[in-house]
Amino acid sequence: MPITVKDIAQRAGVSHPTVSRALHDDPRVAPQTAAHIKQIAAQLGYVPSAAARSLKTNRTRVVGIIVNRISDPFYSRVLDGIQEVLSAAGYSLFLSAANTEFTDPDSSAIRAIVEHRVEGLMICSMFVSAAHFTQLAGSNRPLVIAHNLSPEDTPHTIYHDDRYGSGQLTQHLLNLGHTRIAFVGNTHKGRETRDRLKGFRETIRRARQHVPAEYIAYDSPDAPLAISAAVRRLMQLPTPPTALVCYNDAMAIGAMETLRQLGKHVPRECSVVGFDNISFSAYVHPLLTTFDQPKYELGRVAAQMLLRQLDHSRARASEDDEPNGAPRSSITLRGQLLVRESTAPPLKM
Amino acid sequence: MPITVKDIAQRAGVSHPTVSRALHDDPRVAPQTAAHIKQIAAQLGYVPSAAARSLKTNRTRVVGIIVNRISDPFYSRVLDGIQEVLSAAGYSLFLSAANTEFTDPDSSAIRAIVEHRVEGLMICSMFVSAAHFTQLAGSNRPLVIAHNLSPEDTPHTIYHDDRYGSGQLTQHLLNLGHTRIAFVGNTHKGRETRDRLKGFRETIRRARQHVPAEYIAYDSPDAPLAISAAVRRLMQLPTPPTALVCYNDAMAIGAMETLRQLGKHVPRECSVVGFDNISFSAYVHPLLTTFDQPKYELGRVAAQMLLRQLDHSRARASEDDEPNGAPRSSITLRGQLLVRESTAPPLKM
DNA sequence: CGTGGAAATGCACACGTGTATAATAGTTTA
DNA sequence: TAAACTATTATACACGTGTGCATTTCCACG
Repeated sequence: MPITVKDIAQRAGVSHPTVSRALHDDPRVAPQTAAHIKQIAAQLGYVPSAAARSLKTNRTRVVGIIVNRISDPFYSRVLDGIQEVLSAAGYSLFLSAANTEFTDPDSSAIRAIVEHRVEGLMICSMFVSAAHFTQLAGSNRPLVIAHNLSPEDTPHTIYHDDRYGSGQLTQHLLNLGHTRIAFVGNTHKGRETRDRLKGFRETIRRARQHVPAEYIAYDSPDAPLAISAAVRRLMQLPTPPTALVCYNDAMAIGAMETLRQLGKHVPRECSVVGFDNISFSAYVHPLLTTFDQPKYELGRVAAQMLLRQLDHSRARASEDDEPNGAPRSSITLRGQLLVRESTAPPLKM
Repeated sequence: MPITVKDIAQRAGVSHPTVSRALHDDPRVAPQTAAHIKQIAAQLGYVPSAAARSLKTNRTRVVGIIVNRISDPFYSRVLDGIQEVLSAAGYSLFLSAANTEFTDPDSSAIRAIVEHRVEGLMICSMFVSAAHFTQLAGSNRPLVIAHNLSPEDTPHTIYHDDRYGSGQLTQHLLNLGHTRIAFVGNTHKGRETRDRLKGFRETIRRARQHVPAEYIAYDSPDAPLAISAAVRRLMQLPTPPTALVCYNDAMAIGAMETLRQLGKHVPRECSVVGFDNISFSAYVHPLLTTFDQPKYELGRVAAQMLLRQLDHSRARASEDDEPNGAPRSSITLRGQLLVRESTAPPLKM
């Protein structure tokens, strides 16, 4: 059993409230008494019980994190940023990964989070359903969603500007002289897929070019390494594209592998661009041209947004009038184009 | 303020202990009363307070995880395995990443973990110093260390068999006909570096070959992408090696990049092998021959080891005689050789 | 010398839950 | 019919911490 304030009180010959006050540097305890108590506490290796404290003070200083899969190459980097900001602000992280459990309507992972009375919630997952939102919303805690592609309009969300990024990538290909550019989207429809396609379409249109319907293909993002059926189909068209705009890096890498199997050289015979700049996009061969998402920065901004909400909700609790809740914020971050080796001018025919 | 048992009791016209018992399916409450109480609880959206419960029961069902960096390509996969097993067993994860904080002798990250009275601890970091061990050992909780390269002999540790793996890789190169094989270690000395070097040396010796001293080089693993000075030096030797055994995949990737800059073709002019099989070793060009560490499995086994300790320590607490603590276990996992594209027979001279 | 006040500390209670014990009602048995 | 039991629920207290309030001690001032 760990040491408690009572143990210290007994050893110091005082009452436990005095110990509690001394350890909180309350000016009402005599300096020498405080020193004595602190010395005994250190000597006994006293560490206060977070449970007892939070029960009394109604503060846990814990933030719940819901993540899909810890090793996800995108989110794990976002988590780095979140962790950095939150622990600097004195918050601890209560992590619930929920690979399969999320199919469960009453997820035990989420239940555990609510039981622990986290002060805020951070959702880093693309697949949080409406049912989970209601389960979480009941607790009415500050909530920030990082990079979620839910179609619902949720109050506090960090996006990155997919439309802009997709536009930049497409423009890059146009600048190289490509006129037959195809889009390989993912089959999970959502805000992201939609916006990336939109950015692609807009940019092509602005260049007074046309996108044939068969140049818009979809593929499952779950098996990025497998042969991409969509790319196969695209390359078998009478006039195959000379460049591919892929939904993300994982799919772009799958596309490059498929092209290699088809005997097509990248970028000479076909340019490929990805999206996200996941860490190993800098290791593939050829190095992938992509759009860098500021993942770490995204995590940091999301965490800061949560901190602001936490401050706000505490201020509101003390003032006890309710000035319309925290402002509905929604931040969109912009990354930048990274031109590497997987893009080149099209072959002259 | 969340709903409490008292709120439910009031609504149901009973006392709070009855509510508590009803929700725990205590047979002593009348079935209809229990049903009524449960209905009200569900209706009010009652979620018990983990703090209050653990204060009373002295159980938190939380495991503390100390990790270096969440996005680490090796550990994040280990974490997947840990998470899987622990949450299936009903434990939640309290995460403390500690990138920079670990230099702090009294790390606030560790302090938070101890305050929260986690039932067990899982250390997934290579850089946990002796000072931290004492800070943690004071709490005297079950502790499992996954893949730590501390030189100290710690009780519950999961290793992978580095000596074996390194031997397999070296033997593979010998089988291809290489006779000039160099080792590129990392400058952070520790069990891992030592064992991998040992496996390398043993295998060469068993083949009745000799390793010249200048074929053992060291490099910092912190900048794996930068030009590897060690590889540069090795290739400038009068008789440069025809194969490199690198400490891990990250360094192997750096080595390949360096060789490319030197105009040496991999694997024709120089074979390269890594260690770990981090996920993007399957994306680099050429695909890296490496030794697969069962990372996910390692996480699972580590978590299972912790669960066994937890059971054991609870049993001991109830029996109140102390049969010498949990058995000092230490498991070593064996991975397997993955032959891919970065190795080939040496050029005939 | 008595009184007012500041300084220092102890006492009592609260947070939300769980459990041992007491109390009540209802039922059976001698 | 009274006693002994069972079934059901209420009362009391504990976990470890923090805080309002009462209490004690001591010094200064009139």
